[in-house]
Amino acid sequence: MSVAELVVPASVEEAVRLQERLAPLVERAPPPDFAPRTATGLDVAYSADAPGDTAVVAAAVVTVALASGAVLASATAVGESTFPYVPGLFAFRELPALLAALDGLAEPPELLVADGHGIAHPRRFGLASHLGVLTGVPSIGVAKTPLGGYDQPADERGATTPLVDEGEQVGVALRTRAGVKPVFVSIGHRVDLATACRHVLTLCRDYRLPETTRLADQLSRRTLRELAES
DNA sequence: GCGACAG
DNA sequence: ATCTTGTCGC
Repeated sequence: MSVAELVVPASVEEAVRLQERLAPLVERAPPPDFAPRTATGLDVAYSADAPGDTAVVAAAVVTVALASGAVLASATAVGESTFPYVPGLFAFRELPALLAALDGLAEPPELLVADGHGIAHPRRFGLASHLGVLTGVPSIGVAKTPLGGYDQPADERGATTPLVDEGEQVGVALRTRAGVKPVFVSIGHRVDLATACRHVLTLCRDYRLPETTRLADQLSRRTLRELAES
């Protein structure tokens, strides 16, 4: 049985129920003595027929040292994405390929940085949280677009503004580069928001997005391209 | 009731 | 997500 069959629901209704069932498992605080030395970014590239329902996808995961930014390891996985894209259920399109790619990592990840939301999600269970709960690895959600509205944070790097949903703060809009659109950070699993922001800022050296997601993005695209050429 | 809506 | 190179500007 493939990873996909274990993770992808048969319907939208089932997917929602699965999220509601798993959401309570999210831990919003780090484990004792949590001090990751590495961060692992994850991303998925879609073949040209995306964003329909089924598409060939290439997932990539890249681990970097938090102190130096050096690339320590990477892995990829090619697969199919069959679940339709529905805001709020986005994770089901990328989860199987991402989990397969994580399996190929020689060293176990210490902190996952997903390109999407964690608990900044209608059911508090976005891609980052889903990845964290399934793997048990602390995770952070870093999205390029919020699911709801937000107030613009101050222009300096490090400035934040709360992301609120149903009266609850679920994350922050974080300015990683002065004068550039912020990114949207939320707890995935086993981290707190302050720690998450700290690591995200560390990973954003010269660009708006974390180096981990930039590297994973490049690797996933290259993998898909080389697949087409062969 | 009418939009908004991660990638 | 994807279609897409060079180019204007700090």
